[in-house]
Amino acid sequence: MPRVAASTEKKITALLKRQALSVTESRKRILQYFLDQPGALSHGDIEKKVGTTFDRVTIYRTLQTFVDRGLIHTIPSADNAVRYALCKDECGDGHHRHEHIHFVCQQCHHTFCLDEVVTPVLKLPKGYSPRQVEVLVQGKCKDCTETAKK
Amino acid sequence: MPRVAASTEKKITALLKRQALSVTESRKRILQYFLDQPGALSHGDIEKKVGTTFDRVTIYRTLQTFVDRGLIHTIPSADNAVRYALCKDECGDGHHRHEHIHFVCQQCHHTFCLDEVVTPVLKLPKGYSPRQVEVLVQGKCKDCTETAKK
DNA sequence: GTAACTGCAAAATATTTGCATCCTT
DNA sequence: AAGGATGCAAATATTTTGCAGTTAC
Repeated sequence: MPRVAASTEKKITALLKRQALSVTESRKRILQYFLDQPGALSHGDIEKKVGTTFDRVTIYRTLQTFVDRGLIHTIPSADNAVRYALCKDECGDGHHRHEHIHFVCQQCHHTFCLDEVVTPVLKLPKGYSPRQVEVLVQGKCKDCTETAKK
Repeated sequence: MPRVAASTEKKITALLKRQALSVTESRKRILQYFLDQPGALSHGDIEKKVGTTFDRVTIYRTLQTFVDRGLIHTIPSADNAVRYALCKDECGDGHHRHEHIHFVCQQCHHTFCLDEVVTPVLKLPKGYSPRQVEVLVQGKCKDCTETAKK
């Protein structure tokens, strides 16, 4: 059984074509990596995974392209690394809409998008016009909590 | 009239002494800068302001020291720059408690701590244990909204 | 065939470290 | 006087840019 199902392959190709991007090996692999795991990825994560196959510069450019076309988005982080996560379908070409929150595990350092948790509505002081609200929760994730119990 | 009131000078000295830090020119100037403005500052901001007087390395080390001692804290950002803001009194030596949210203006690119806005309580999916919640709002700040009206 | 994408080299930035000297306590 | 802080030089790390060769369409 192939590790990557044919349907996933098609999904990836479709995603790229939708954004009028040529379907290349590096783009497929990097997009695959995002789909294969639930969290967010930093440039470093990706480089570790595919760095022997593709050039570091290609990874930078691929990530930037994906952000520009609305396939992925950056996630604010408390430490100093920019992380990226897959966008939902509503996002496209430049503008993003993400109503979910992000969770960073302080133990395993993975970042998760919690789609179930809706961004709260905040009452801001007079004069401040909110356009986008990002919520970043730090703590212990599901896996690490369960592991600790055993 | 001196630009820096004697009382501020004393306040700065007190802050440093409280953390058992020697009172040096660079520390005073950098702390002064934080007190002089409402927002958050990046290393670059500070270097622009005092870079001719103090070495870039000194600024790095000073900021790190301030973070370690709980005088300032880092603010998560969507772009790629680490930014720092003054801590409240409850913070000390290593651990931080910040119940306020951060606001980044998409027009003037300043970051503000909105102390009046309390971090909302979130209901997370089963298994996730939150320890700290950071809220980052992007939009248009007070000043930029008012300027636009004129 | 052409435009877009990639790899390599190198430039530009950003951050960290070592060490001798100077300053604060 | 002693320990800590600073400045300078240099080592690392990170990100960007230019260009020639390659690939997708």
